[in-house]
Amino acid sequence: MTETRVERKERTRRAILDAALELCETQPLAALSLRQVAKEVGIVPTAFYRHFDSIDHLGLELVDESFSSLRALLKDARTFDAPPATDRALFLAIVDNSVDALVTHVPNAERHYRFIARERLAGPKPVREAVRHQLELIERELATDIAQVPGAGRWSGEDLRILANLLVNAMLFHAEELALAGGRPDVVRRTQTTARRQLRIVLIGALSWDSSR
Amino acid sequence: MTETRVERKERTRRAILDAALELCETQPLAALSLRQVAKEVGIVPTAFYRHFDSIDHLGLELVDESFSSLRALLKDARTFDAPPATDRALFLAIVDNSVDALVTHVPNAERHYRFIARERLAGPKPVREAVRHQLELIERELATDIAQVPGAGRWSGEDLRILANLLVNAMLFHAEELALAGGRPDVVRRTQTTARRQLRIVLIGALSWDSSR
DNA sequence: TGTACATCAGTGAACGCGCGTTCACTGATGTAC
DNA sequence: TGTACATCAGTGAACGCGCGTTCACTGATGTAC
Repeated sequence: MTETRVERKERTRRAILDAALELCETQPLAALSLRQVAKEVGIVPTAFYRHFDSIDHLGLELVDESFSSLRALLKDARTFDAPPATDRALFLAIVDNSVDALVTHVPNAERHYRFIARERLAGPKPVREAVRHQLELIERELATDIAQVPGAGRWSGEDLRILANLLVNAMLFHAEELALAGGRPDVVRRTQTTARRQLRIVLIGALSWDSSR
Repeated sequence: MTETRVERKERTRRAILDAALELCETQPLAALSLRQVAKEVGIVPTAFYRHFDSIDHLGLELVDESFSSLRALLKDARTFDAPPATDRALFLAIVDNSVDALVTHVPNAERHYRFIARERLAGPKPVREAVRHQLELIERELATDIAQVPGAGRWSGEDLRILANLLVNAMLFHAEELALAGGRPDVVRRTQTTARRQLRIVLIGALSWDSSR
């Protein structure tokens, strides 16, 4: 016995998730059929039910999976080797760190980022809602993170939320752009430049911003 | 004769476009069937072919239609009654004008904005490409527009493109947010606030930015 | 104005196909003794 | 270690249904004379 029954089941489950992710590259989840997925995996359609109740449930699993990729990216973006001393240097380091994390992580899970970007608006209702919920959590986390940064005291709670929203949107947009590029080096470089400059512009703007007007 | 044959045909065509737009509120275009649309309109499925070759062609028509809404919004956003004299006042006026245009236009064509946001990533390939193409055109237009503003000389062509990209993305995101809100006054007010502050932050950041570093 | 003919938006039957889901099944893996 | 039984991932037939597309059609509107 080289593989237990549990291991074999897990392997099929994995294959179903991968097949769905792959098929979603050319069509939204809502247009995906259980039979297409089963065919791609190489199992009979009815075997699908041994693993998921429906395509929607499979979709929710893919949301979790995709967000664990995104969270790994964001965790990396806020981890510093040696935090710079001055405020300005710190902000530039935050930008560089974020963009580096973007460029390193996205190619390892391109399909996850494309999945999030696509299903956020096009997914079946439960999937759409799961994605929006996860994005809200991430924005809130980022807002509390920014609040720790020196000089952040000038921003009100609402402004922190607004800034976090702008940053998460921009990051997600660039992740999607990178994922769409599929590793083409010119696009990667251009996206890197665009992302870095946009983040700098936003942070410079935020630095000169004062919530008390 | 109260209605000519041409008029009646045009009315059916309109009804098909409206039905498709309506059905797309709950599912992406790629999951839409010709029979669903025909049923909604109240014609027999085969009559659909008198107006469009396929759902994809219908989709391309909806792209055109949706972008004429977006262009009307943007045209309004850059039209001033009395352009302010000082640079700073001009920038604030640009922000207010843009956000006002957003809040006035979006409710009149909510489904168009939702359509663009959704099909940009989830649409059938030709539809997706048409949306991306239109967005690129709009970014380029905005970039040349910004170049006219006093003090814009400091920005390189690439930086103008990058700034325009950031602004168009943010506008589209907020339009989508407004459209999703479906007119709920608290969400409209919150989106208005968020949009205004984000635009200000970006423009303040851009003002302190210098392409020559 | 009246007639004879042309146009063409919409009809309705028919087709083969892929869909989700049901059900009773098989046979390899796992467990109890 | 060997045997008897339980589990359960995957099978395969069958179902009714909605799909896109074909085709020959109808009958009101439009046009030529």
